[in-house]
Amino acid sequence: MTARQQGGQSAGRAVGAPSVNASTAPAAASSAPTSAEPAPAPSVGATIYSVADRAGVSIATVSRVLQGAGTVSSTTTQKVLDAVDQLNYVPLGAARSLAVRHHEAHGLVLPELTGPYYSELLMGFESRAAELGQSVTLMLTGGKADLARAVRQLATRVDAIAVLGSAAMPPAVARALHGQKPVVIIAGAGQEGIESVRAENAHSAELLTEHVLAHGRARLVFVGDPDGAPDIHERHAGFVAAHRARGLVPAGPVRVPFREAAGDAVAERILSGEIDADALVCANDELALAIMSHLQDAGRDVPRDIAVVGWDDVMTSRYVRPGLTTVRQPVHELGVVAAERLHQRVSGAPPRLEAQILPTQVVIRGSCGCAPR
Amino acid sequence: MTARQQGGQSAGRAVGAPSVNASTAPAAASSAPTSAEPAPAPSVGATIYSVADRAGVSIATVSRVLQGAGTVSSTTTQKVLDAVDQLNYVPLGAARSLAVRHHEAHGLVLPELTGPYYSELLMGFESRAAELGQSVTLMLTGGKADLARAVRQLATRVDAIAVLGSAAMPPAVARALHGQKPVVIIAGAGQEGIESVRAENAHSAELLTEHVLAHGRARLVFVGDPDGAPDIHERHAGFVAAHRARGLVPAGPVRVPFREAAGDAVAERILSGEIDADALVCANDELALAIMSHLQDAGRDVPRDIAVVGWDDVMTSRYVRPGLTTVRQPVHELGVVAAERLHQRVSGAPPRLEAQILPTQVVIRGSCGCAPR
DNA sequence: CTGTTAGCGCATTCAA
DNA sequence: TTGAATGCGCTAACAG
Repeated sequence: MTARQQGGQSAGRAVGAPSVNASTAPAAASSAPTSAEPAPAPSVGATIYSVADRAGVSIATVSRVLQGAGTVSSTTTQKVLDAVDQLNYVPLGAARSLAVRHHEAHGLVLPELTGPYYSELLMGFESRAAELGQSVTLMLTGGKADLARAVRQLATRVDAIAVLGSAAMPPAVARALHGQKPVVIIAGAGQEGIESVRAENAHSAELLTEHVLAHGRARLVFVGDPDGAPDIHERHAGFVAAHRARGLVPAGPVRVPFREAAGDAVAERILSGEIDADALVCANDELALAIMSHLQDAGRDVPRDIAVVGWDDVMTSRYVRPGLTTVRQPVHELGVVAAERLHQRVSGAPPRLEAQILPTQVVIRGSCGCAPR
Repeated sequence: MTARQQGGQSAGRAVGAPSVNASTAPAAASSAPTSAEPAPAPSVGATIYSVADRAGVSIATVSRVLQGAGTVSSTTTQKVLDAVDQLNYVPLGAARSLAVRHHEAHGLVLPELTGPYYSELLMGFESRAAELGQSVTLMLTGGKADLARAVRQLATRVDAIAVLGSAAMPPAVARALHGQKPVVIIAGAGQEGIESVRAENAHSAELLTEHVLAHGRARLVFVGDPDGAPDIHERHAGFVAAHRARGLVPAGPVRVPFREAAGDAVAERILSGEIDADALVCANDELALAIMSHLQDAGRDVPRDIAVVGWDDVMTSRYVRPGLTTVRQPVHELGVVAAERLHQRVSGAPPRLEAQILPTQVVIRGSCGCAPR
């Protein structure tokens, strides 16, 4: 008796006769759908053997009709389909993966999911992955004690991994993964040969800054930590470039996290006079909105007293008064491209030498000093 | 030569000598780390055999140290760990899954990811799943042509599935899944014996509505389609109950989607006089915010001319003027509970008979007519 | 404390 | 057009 025959028996058991065990009924596997099988019982744990048994064919045939591979006569096909239906058979992905040597799944590592940025990205990623027949396994780094472990664990179950640049993933981990599985970094600095895709930052930031300067503002301040994320670093670089282009020397950045809470603190420092500015170029909208709101509550007029611009074009930016001038990123597209690249890499394509950079767009509203609408 | 021995050979190959093939060097597997192996090459495709080979132990031992099971001498452990490191070994999850007969993964089905609701939910789900050692495979129904297929595909790779009630998943699919894998429905009507977890709606909606009525408003209108989602249905029921409690008969609901765009349309119908109301009880914040913004643009004063309240307490609701009165849901917790239940079910716990209902909280701001702050 | 061995459920040659 | 046999990489008894 081979292992496979035993498998067949196990199938026979599932069909209807729980009492026959391997040693007493070696023949039960081959044919013998006993008369006790009328129940279309959703027999949990049905395997390809159960189905083959039920349909009176070999597992190879079952596999063929299920994969749509090879050619199977229509009568046989129907028998198999019926059996599948009756047993409510759900193939075991792990077994398939092991056999085909592919997980058919992409991993995505994000820091968290607050705000529209990550959601948008995830939606783009998921939609493209699904089109390519890949499922997506998500991992959030936020709050994970042992990140490295979590990532290794993820690597265990996917064919390739996309990591958001600011996901605070130890470069060491990224490198370890790299070489094992294809890795692409989203919106981050491409580390030694690791492929990356991102949105354009520096140039747009320069345009945005120049726009604010053109409004006659002279004391611009960049709010957000340039070293907090590669994206922000580039935006700050654009901010500096715009000043230089006019022969100006920009003030140093106000290094704060990109969160709402930090915005309140910054607003206080402005109100107290500690920070002197007639325009704020913020690292993202969340920060900009918090600051603007806080300043308005304190009686300041935006943009008359102080202009405020952000980055991301989140939904709220359209609703506040004045509307927030900001920069729209092709976030969804970023996710799509990442999924696409992972798939190509898994399919054997070599990593891209240079980063793929998607264009962004400055969105002018009222907070920069332009007339509303 | 058994299959396993061949496995060993393949391992030997991976170690360093790509030229030796199975037929010419059957001995290469056992010992012979040739002198050509100094490179700590991230040999892709290292298996447990490669590692065992390299460490000079059996695969069982490798498995033991990696799983932390059984007892292994510290010297042996170190040898294995070194080998793992040198070969940059990443276990194949599928193989483990097949052996342990568990995917160690939970599936989550959501309609999409716009707005903070789904993100919050997903974060809660992911964090709890991770704590329980389960990875999460996400599926978005939005834009999927063949939903049933996608869900079956998902079922193939996870141990259990959580589905958002409004995820427009054909009840038939949910039922098919059920019986095969544990299923829990989030924020939806529990179908025939399928477990569900959700937030309280009807009572909070009644309280909220009563609050608005207490402001002296008499012509309240419910905005949103009660049949669009189970949640909304309950909220509308609360809306009606509050009226009945005062002996009033509420106007019929304005049946529109819960999206921004619909809000603009509704606002127009109010401005044109088609809808007559002095207070709007909206199905969610997104809708409420869009309407409020549009009305304000048209010169209406909120709440003096018309009060507006929402549901969800999204970030924007804090920022608009006046602040939006709304209801906060324990969305994160909803995700946590769902992940928790899935795990328990996979571990053998029976489905819960009645739905788990988490409490919500009315958040009063200015849009209902209360004084700001 | 360590090695041997037998499957886990599926895809896939290779024959028939 | 079909079936028999083999192995994917790993875990888990079972021996030693």
